[in-house]
Amino acid sequence: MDGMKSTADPPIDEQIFPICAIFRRFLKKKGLKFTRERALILDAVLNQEGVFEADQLTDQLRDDDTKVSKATVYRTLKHLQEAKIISEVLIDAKYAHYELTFGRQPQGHLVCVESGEVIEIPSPWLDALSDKLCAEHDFTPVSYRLVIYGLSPKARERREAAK
Amino acid sequence: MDGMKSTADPPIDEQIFPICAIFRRFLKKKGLKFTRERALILDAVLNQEGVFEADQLTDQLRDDDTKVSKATVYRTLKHLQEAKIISEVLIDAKYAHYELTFGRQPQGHLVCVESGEVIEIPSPWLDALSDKLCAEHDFTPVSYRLVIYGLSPKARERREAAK
DNA sequence: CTTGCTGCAAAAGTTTTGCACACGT
DNA sequence: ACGTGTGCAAAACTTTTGCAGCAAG
Repeated sequence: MDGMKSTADPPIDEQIFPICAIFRRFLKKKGLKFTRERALILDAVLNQEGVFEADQLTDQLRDDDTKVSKATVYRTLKHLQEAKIISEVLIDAKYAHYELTFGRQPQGHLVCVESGEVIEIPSPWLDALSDKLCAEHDFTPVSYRLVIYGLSPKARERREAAK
Repeated sequence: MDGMKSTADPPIDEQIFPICAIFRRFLKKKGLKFTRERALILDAVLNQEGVFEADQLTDQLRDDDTKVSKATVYRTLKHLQEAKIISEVLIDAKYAHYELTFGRQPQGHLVCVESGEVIEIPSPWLDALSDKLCAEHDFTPVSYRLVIYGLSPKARERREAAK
């Protein structure tokens, strides 16, 4: 959580967070710079559990020693997407939602329609399904998103209790 | 396209578009009114092919005799969703996208990452998949959305030609 | 040093809302 | 007549952008 305060300390960071090294390499290749703010944002992203949104990150980075502006968060999220470290998750049409995807397979999400609770569902089937459906239409598969909406056990109890 | 100009002519409309009757019934049950504007919007929605967005409808309803305000389009789309006639499709985080879903199973979508072309993929498997994954987490299935991103044959050719 | 980065505030984009007036039931 | 709908313009909301000063390589 605090292993990335300084930009002048790469070795340890890169051991603990190889993703950090990946990002630095990506930035260098593009002629971009690895700044304090980008390190802070990446750190926050790595500490997110599951799906997150831009506002959440900005909120978490509002302390005096970690303050980062909204604009920079958005700008950095774009780079992280390009670097294939995070991806947009289409769960809600209101805000953009993201998740850490570096080195992971695309996943499905089970979303509770009442509480908004999100469960990740890694499913080996889905790859096969995606490939099959792409093949049927002569598409080259790139990625996929599966979102299943349902009622979580808790929400179901709550709903029944209310009756 | 012009079978619904007047609100005073329900019988024919209801024969041609039973969905129109469904909507009227829904509105009546809620104490809401079936207005010229709502008829025009529903008509436009029924003539949409595949996925559409609010702006598209507003644009198509800009002639003098069919003019409907943006605000009303949004307000009506909400009612159509509640009436289970249309649903939001999560294809892009920028705008809300909708599709006609009345009397249909939820579908998957195959989206070309280059051209934005959308192909609908009705798949009997998906129901089973949804049920299975919900059961694993003790969720009650409500609905699902599957979006597969790929490269369409045309886009692939174009991309290869550019090399 | 050169070039890119940040923060701020303003802009841009879609969607929502308040209000006065019009319309469906 | 009553209560709801409509249009307009303004508001709300997330996301983007222009610009002046700052920092990384």
